[in-house]
Amino acid sequence: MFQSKFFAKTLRDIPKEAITKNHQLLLKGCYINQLISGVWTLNPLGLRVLKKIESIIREEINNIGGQEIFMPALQPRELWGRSGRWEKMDPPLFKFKDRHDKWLTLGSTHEEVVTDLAAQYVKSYKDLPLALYQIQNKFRNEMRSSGGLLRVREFVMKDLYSFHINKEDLDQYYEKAKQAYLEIYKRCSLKVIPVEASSGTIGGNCSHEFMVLSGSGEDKIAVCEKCNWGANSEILKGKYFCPHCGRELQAASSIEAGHIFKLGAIYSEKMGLSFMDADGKQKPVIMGCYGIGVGRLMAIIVECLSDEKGIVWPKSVAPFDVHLLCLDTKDKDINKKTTEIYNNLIEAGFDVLFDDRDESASVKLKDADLIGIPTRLVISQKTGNKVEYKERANSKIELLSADEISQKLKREA
RNA sequence: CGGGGUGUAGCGCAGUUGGUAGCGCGCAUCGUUCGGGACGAUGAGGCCGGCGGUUCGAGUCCGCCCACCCCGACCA
Repeated sequence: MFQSKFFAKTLRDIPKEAITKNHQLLLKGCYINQLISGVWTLNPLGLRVLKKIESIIREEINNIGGQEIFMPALQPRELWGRSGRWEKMDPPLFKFKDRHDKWLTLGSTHEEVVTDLAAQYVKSYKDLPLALYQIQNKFRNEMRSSGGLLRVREFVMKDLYSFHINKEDLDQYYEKAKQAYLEIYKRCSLKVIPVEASSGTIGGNCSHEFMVLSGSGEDKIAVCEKCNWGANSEILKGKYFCPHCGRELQAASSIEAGHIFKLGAIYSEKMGLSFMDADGKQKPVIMGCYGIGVGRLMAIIVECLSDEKGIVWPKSVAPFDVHLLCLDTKDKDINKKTTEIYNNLIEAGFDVLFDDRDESASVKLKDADLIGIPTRLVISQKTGNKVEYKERANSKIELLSADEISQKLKREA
C-alpha cells in the first residue's frame, strides 16, 4: 500500500478529553473516527487490526470445534419475552417499533436467537455436543460509553454458545474454552488473569472473567500474586485471602477482556430446547456461552503495548508487516530502489505500507512510531546501497543489503 | 439517571468591561529545505452548537434545548 494514497491522516493534536491511551493513540494514528458517543468508524488501519484479531479468535474457536454462523442483529420482542429478558434487560436493550407497530430490538447478546435456532435442529443426544459461534455487531444502550474503544454502544463481539447432554460434558468443554481463551490472549501478547465473577443478567451459576491489569480499567479485582488466582471484587464478600495458598490478595484495577459462563438449563428450559437421551427420556440441553469484545481487545492491546511515541503492535495483530520509508522521495535513484524493494516484499507475500509521501524525514519517522508497525525499513541517501532495519519494539538499528533484508524478514515470519 | 466540565475554520486553542473574528497546525500555489513533526511568500477556509430573550448592538449577558468528555451504577 502506497501511503500517499492510503486513507490515514495522522493528527498533530488530539482533544484534551481523550484520556486513555487507546483513545489518544487510535485517534491520533487515524485508526478510528467517532460518529456519536460510543459509536466508531474503523478506518483502514483500525479495520486491519480488527481483522487480524478476528482471525486469531476464529482459529482458536475452530480448534475447539466451534462452527461459525452469522445471526441477525435485528430481533423480535417475542423471542426476548420467552426468556423473560425483554423487561429485565432494559437497559441495555435498544428497543423500537417497525412500521407495523411490532417491537424489535438490536441484539445485545444472542442467547435467545441461538437457543431458538438450536431448538429447530437438535433433537437427539446424537446431535450433541454442539458449539456455534459468530463474530458480529452487538448493540448496548449503556448508561455511558467511555475510554475510547473500551466501552462503546456498538461493537464487534465473538460470541460462542455450546450445547451439551449434561453438566459434566459442559464442565469439560468450559475448561477447553477457557484454555482457548488463554491462547487467544497469549497470541495477542496480553497477560490475563482469569477470575471468578458474577454472572449478572446473562445468568447461570458459574462464570469467569479474563482480566488485564491496567490503570485504565474500570473493574477492581483481587489477585493472589503467587498462584495467579483472582476474583472480581463484586463477588468477594469479605474474603481477602487466597483460597489456595492463604496469601493476602492484592487489589488491582483491570479491564475485562472476556467473559465465559456456565448457563446450565436456564435458556433451554425457557426456550424449549430439549433432546431425547439414550435412555429414551426428554432432557433439557445444558448450555455455556463465551464472549470476547474484539474492538475492546484491540483497545486493550494499545493500553498495554504502547510507549511515549505511539503504539507498539505485536506482529500477530499489526495492520501491516513492514513499514517501508523512503526518506528521499525526490531522489530518483533512491525512489526507484525503494520501489524495487517494495515490489519484492509484496511478491514475497508481505503486507507492506510504503511511505512514498512528499513529507520531511521527521514527519515520516514520527508517523511510523505512532502507527506502530513492528518492522521498519528505511532507505535514504544516507543508507547508500543498504537498507536500515529496525523493530518498533526496540531501538537497535541494523544496516543490511536488500538480500539480507528479505532473508531476515522470512526468518522472522 | 445524579454530579462536574466543554462547544469559536478540517484539527488544537485564544477572544478583555457587550462594538461586527483571531493564533498555531493542517490545506492550496511558488521557492528554499529534507535522519526526528523545516522555513519564507501568497491564498482559500466561520450561521462563534441550536432556538428564544435583554440591548441601538450579543461569540461575550439571561433562559431553554442539543451534542461531546470526565466521575458514579452497568458491561465484552
